[in-house]
Amino acid sequence: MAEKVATKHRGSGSSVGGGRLDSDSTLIATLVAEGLLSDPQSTRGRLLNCAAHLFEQKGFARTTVRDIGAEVGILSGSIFHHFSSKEEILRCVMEEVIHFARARMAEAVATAGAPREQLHACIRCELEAIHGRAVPGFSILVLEWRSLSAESQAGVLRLRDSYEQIWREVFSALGGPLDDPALSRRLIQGAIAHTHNWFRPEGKGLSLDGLAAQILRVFAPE
Amino acid sequence: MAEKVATKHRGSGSSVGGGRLDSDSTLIATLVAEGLLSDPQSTRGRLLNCAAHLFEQKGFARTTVRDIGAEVGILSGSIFHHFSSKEEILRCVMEEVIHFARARMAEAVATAGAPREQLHACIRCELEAIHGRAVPGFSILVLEWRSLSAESQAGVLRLRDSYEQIWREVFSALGGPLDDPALSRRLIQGAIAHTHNWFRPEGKGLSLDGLAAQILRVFAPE
Amino acid sequence: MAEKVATKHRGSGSSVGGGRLDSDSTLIATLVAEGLLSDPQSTRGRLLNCAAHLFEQKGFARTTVRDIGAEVGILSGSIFHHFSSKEEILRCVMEEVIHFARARMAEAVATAGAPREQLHACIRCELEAIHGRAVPGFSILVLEWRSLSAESQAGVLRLRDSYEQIWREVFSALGGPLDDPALSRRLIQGAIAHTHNWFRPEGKGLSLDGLAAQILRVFAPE
Amino acid sequence: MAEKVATKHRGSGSSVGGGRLDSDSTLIATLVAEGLLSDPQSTRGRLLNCAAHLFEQKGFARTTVRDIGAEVGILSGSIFHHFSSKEEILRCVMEEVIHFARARMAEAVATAGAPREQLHACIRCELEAIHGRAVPGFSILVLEWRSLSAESQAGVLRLRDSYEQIWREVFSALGGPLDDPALSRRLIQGAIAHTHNWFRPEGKGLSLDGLAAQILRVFAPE
DNA sequence: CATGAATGAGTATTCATTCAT
DNA sequence: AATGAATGAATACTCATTCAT
Repeated sequence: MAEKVATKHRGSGSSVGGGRLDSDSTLIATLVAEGLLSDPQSTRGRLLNCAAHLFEQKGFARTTVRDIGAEVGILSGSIFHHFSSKEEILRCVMEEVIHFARARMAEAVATAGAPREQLHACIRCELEAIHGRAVPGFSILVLEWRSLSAESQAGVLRLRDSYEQIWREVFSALGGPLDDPALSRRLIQGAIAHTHNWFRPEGKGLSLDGLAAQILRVFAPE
Repeated sequence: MAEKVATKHRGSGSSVGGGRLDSDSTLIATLVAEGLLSDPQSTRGRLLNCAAHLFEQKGFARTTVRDIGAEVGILSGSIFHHFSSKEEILRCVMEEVIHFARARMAEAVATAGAPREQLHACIRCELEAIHGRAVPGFSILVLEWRSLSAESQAGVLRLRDSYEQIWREVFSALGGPLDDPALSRRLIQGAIAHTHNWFRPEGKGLSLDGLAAQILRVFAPE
Repeated sequence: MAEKVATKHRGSGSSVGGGRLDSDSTLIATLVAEGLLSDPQSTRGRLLNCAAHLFEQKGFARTTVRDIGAEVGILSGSIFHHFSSKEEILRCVMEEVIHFARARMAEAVATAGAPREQLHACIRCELEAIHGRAVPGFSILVLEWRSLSAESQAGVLRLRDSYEQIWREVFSALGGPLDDPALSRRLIQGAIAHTHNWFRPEGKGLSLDGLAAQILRVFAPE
Repeated sequence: MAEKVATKHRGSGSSVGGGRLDSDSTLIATLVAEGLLSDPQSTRGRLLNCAAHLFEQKGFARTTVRDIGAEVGILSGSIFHHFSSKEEILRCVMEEVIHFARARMAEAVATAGAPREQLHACIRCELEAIHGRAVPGFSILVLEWRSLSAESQAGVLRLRDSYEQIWREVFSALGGPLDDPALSRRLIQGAIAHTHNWFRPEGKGLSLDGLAAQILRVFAPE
């Protein structure tokens, strides 16, 4: 059965996501200009965009290159004009996700005041990222880590550390219930990442901001 | 290259794990008697045992039924005399893991004193489970949740709730920094689950007990 | 389009060939018993048989595993029950071809008298092999050498040397127009191999025996 | 991973070869003028040049048009402005190789004296051709014959016969151990072609001229 | 004449599952 | 209950060829 093309998405979004906040548009433009993000209009950008979406929804192993091609509107063979393997797609998605999330959080921390406000900003940023608001594909970093080859893991890890560094500095300045900033970060990272499994921001109950406030209470009691 | 059998494990352990604490032996015997755990000596038990091990190491998608058969010492075709599909193996592993983890934690809570001590016991129990000490395969519950079909998820979820109920009751009795016991549980669950990714109990640094104490300080400040 | 099976050959021949001389039957049986040849009735034997035929006709690169499966009457996927890769098939074909050709030539040399008669026997043996009379697949050794991976080449080369050794010994005993038996062998090897491209034994002109006599005149003038 | 251009060869050689003897330069110029060879400076000439090189090294099937383009310094798509298919490249390579080899051998025979000297010249010519000294790509004529379509084979065969004709005439004049000049040619052709598989002219042992002398001794005993 | 992105038919290989013995 | 050979559908990836720019 021959492969058929039926364009679904002719995306006009970022390469790392769909419906995003207006305030992020300029940030994306800057990162594209710096070469850290692919132009979301380009085939490559749309490919990463759609792949991120599918990996998040169905997981890397259960997403086929045909799925990705179909979502973008090209045949699966054409994908290999842009990436040499399926795994390279995953690696690039992760890299762009980190670049964007890092830039976004750095900005938020810079405009915050006291350390506790900075922590609040970080929590809000990461929650927004995890829940697809601002940095679609962010959860892939956690969920699909093991789908990456050892070499790719090493490269992405280095990049990811520049993101983690921001968190650790905030915890260092703040103090908090624990002495070790790195340990604090790891615990809060797990707590926030896990919200992906149970928290639904659309719901009538707790809002994303409300959740951020609660997490802040645990990791930075007044 | 025909499939060959070369017995590796002729397990004498629980169906959910290998080297375990002596104090758990009687618990396992009880659960086997109640029909909640498979006899670890039986083929079925050994199958679940090995599958749990492999799913934890390589992930569900990357583990083949041939791998499982080879580990147990039977051919892949024979597995389907015991389970109707690979997914059923995963479901059964998860069910037995929950039964065992629940019984183990219930026991620990029962022998603990004040609520804060009960929380401490829960934290220690789950950390031991996650790090393969006591309940091998426990991390599969988190890591491979999405590999389960929707129907299986529903069934396992019901079971898992009996486990979660214990946690929620402890948090209810304790109070803690947050008003909502369910929210507290979810945050601590994420924090503990994530230790799987970074904490190495063999290391010279923080011990598993030390880690439990630190987590207790965050979620139950004195 | 799903792959369909349509049995063509349910072979009753050797794993290395179809219509063969009666005098070879017992030789084949011996080699099968020694484990040097696959049972031509078994799936593995028929697989090698058909593969040899196709590789000879269309070349290794242009023969697909589907072609081979179709010829044997199984689906392409089933082939990998018997061989781990297409290249392994080629390697095994070559190995069995060498075992058979060597045994055949050793027998012929043993029953020949003077060195010149021995050379005559060798020439006739190799011509029969090349022209598909006795050792189907023999030409693959020359034609598809480069399709073998470096490691496989090394292994097959060692085997092939036991075949070449017979030739060299015959030339050593004979003398001939050149001093170097190895050089003589190489020149005659090329001359004989090349007959594959132009000589048609069915033709009315020169017979295979006639050709052998002529080659003998060149490399062993009276 | 889009296709990138990185000029490797901006050839200044013949379309059929790189480092060649000075005495061949004028011959090439003549053939280019006659339209029998492509201008080695032109894109077409460089294409044939590089293709010959790659086909010889890796084989026709394992050489991709991208490989060829990359070697020349253009993208694979551009190749089809010069040739209508990959196979046409092979056919043209073969044709130019024959034209050149024929002219070269004709010259050598013309300057030789007695028939035995003429045969010596032929042998040396063909050995030089086979071993990439003088007519790069010559071995393709033998090795990749089956990669040519039936129609192309017919055309090239006609051309090749004008080359073979020279050999046959020499054998006719000489006599030799066999009565049939065509048979003599076929045997010597195989012997020479096969040297491609084992003879290394760089080696310390037998030189190319030494090898020619030995072959002469076999096919034209004094 | 060259580019570069895309096509589409094909490739070897994988693997859960079936079933006669 | 186990074997072992087979299925069949799916998988990632390849590559000659086309064509609008």
